[in-house]
Amino acid sequence: MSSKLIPKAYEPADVEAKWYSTWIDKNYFKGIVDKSKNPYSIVIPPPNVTGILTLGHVLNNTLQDILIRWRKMQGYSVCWFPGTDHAGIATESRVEKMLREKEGRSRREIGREEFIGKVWDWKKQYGGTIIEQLKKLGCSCDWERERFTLDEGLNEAVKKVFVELYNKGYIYKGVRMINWCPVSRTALSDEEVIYKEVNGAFYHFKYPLNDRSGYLEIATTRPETMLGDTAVAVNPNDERYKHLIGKTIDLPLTGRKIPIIADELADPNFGTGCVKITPAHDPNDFIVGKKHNLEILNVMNDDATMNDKAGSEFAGMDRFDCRKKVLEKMKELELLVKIENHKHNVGYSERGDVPVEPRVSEQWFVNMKELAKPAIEAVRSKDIKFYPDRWSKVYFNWMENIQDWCISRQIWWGHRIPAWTNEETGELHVSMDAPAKPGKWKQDEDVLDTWFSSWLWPFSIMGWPDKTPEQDYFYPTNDLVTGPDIIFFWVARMIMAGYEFKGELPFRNVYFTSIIRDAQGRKLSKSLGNSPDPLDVIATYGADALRFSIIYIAPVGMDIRYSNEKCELGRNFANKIWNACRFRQMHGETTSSFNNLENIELSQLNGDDKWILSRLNNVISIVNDSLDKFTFHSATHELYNFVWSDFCDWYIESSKSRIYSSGTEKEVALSVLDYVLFNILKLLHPFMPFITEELAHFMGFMKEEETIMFASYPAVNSAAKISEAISDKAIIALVESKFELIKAGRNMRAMYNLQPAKKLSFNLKTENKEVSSFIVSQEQVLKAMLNAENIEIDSNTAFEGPAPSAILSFGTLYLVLKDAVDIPAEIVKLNKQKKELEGWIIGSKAKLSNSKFVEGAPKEVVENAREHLAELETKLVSVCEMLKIFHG
RNA sequence: GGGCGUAUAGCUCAGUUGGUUAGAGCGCUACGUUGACAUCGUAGAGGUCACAGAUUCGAGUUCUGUUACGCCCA
Repeated sequence: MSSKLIPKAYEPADVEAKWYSTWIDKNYFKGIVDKSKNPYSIVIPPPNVTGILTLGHVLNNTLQDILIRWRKMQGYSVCWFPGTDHAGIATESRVEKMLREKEGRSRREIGREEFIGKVWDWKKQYGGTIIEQLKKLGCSCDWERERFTLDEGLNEAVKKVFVELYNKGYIYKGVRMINWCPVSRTALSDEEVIYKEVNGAFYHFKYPLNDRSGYLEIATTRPETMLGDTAVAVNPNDERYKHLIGKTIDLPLTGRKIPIIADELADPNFGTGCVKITPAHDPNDFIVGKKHNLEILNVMNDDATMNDKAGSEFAGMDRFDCRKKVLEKMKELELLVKIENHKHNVGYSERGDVPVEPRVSEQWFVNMKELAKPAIEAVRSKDIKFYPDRWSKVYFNWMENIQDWCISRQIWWGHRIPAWTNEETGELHVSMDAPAKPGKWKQDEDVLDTWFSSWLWPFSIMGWPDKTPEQDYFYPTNDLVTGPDIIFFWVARMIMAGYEFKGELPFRNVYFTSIIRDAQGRKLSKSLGNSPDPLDVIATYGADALRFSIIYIAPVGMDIRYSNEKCELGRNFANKIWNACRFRQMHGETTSSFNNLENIELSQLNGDDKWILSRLNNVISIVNDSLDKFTFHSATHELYNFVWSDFCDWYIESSKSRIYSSGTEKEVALSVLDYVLFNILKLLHPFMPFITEELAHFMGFMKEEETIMFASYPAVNSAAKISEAISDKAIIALVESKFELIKAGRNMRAMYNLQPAKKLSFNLKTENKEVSSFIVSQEQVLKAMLNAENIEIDSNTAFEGPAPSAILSFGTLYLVLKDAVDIPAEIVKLNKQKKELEGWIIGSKAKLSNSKFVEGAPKEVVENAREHLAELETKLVSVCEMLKIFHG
């Protein structure tokens, strides 16, 4: 143990930096294939390489770190596999933006090869940011295994998977209607479209019939698409329009004639019952168009400006400018009937934050139906468990209606599709390698969706498709911790990939974290400026404080309302532990008992010792159990209460009289203190890694060359001596009686507004002999904790004359205050108590005289009720006696 | 439109298979710097558990309905 005095308050900054570099230097985070131990592994949800640390990452990665550190201390050989995601569209647009700003050039101007070189340069410079930030948080990832989803090895995995799925017929190339982002100018998957409710409008137009017999009225939310209309549909059973089917419309502004067709899509009860059909710009219309062999007339360019087919008047206009112009023109022609306000959902592009444009285009797709089958079964049979379980419903809902996955992207930053076309023959070559056959082969220009590499993460990160010892040992991984927002993007697809390519599940448990919001419940966003920078928080409160606080306030499966001030809870808690150790250090060298109380005889332990050991055992049990069930917040609450209340408020305070004395008594108290403190540090280590390591060394629980990371995690009933000590229920109950008495005494002091410094005298009346002799033995403690000069115990005679009193479960405590007693106030208080007691007694008796209760309820419950009634009656007797005294 | 979730103290939330008088943190009130800690201590006030029914000896907890709010999917 260090001889220098521990500082008065905990200062996290230096401590954190010191220990993290020590852990790295000593390679403590290394995941080792050790067949003599059970493996435990987690793969990190790879953060975007463009990203910086958010509170969401803090929560997510703290939870993983807790699991990793806990399992390591439990004796597993653990490995936390880290890495980042190449985030195709996001990274590409960021680098392109930079290029535009710095050099005034677009990626197309500099060409594919040079552009990709620039993205790699950018990645080298900035890509490590989030990794460094995770280190500040204390994450114990095996950094030597850090991978990137564009690493060569992962590229092999991606290609192999693509080729396999192609050969199986699951991957195909086809012309489909897809979601198009006009900003990034690429296709998106259905999952990348974010629906937002917008206040739009329903525009009612008149479409003239070709035979001049009148008009059809149609309604649309997107007037500009009328330039691509190729039909108008009515319901075949709609009597109003039946006679018009087969006639034609003169489509305004275009000079085109389009047919009136019959299709069920037209709902006679919605709008006017007539629907314009634009097969190139609406998914439903596309289906109708195919069915009726309509022309697919694409009137837009890939950046969502209008093209020549929209007509010379509109060509080159942005789609929304075009909308205004179409409205103007229709109004001029007196074909605009009305504009209704209309709330509806519009799909936005995640990255571009503009409405996606449905677009017919040739893309690569994966048919997911077969892949989904084992993945559904795995969750249904609980081979894979979701926490909270309700997410499995969301999962089933999506998986059972799974759609083909559009995997090609018209960008450059990503895994290029391993497909080549012979430009002369049109032959398609899909393979790991370029075709060896001579000919004019051209590789597909597109790259794959980033998630097409992420879904392989749990095994690609371990070296697949090569065989590696890591895979044999650490795959499948144990737990996955991630946000519910990527359940479809990532979790579901990883499960499918695991079964398809490894023939086995990728992980056994999935814990879905809460979503973090600000104190007002708003989502954290850059534009609102309400996302705190975790590094600022760490600088202010410390990493341990942030970690502990965020877990403490995170409710299970609900949103978290976060504000920086909430980190005070963790900081104060860290300081409390710090000062508990500081107190201990002030009273002498650490004893040899901190590991197992080996030098203490069972008979030397007093009631307080047995009580705290029993509380400790209880908290050990709950914490392990909570971590097993992923109820992290429950573990933190239990630890907080145990340390603050049980240990500091009661055990330490109660032990002070022994600690201030000398000899064996002091030695025993300090031994138990050391033992409990070390257990506290070990229990807390996964949650607060830095301060626990620091204090374990400071206190001498750890030698200089050791680490608390490798200490064994406390387990229930670890030693016979302890279990024997805590089985002494009688003495533990007496200790609790002592605490009850102290609380009652303090309460009376406060009620009578007596200065804390004023010495008081108390008188306890009890007929319980065990309690009275125990209380006698505790005189020193009671005097200290009540600041009393005298405590009399009198089992026979009531206290003479009126006095303030408190009714206890085992007797009555009087405050000896000559002449100072407020008689009317005491009478009011006692009458109130009497009334309450009588009420409870009536209820209690009614319950016990109900034969259905006595016969139906469990024995224990009935027995408790009886004991409870007896206690109430004892108390009532005491209250009545007191009243008698007061009334003289 | 379909699905999921939430409603408990002023605020944020616990409350395990139904079983004593429903808990914590923050905030609030009063008192207090006694030699671990003011990032602290002691004590206190504060709740018809959203509403209406049902089941039960017994409901914050189970069921049905209603209202409000949130999220996901179409």
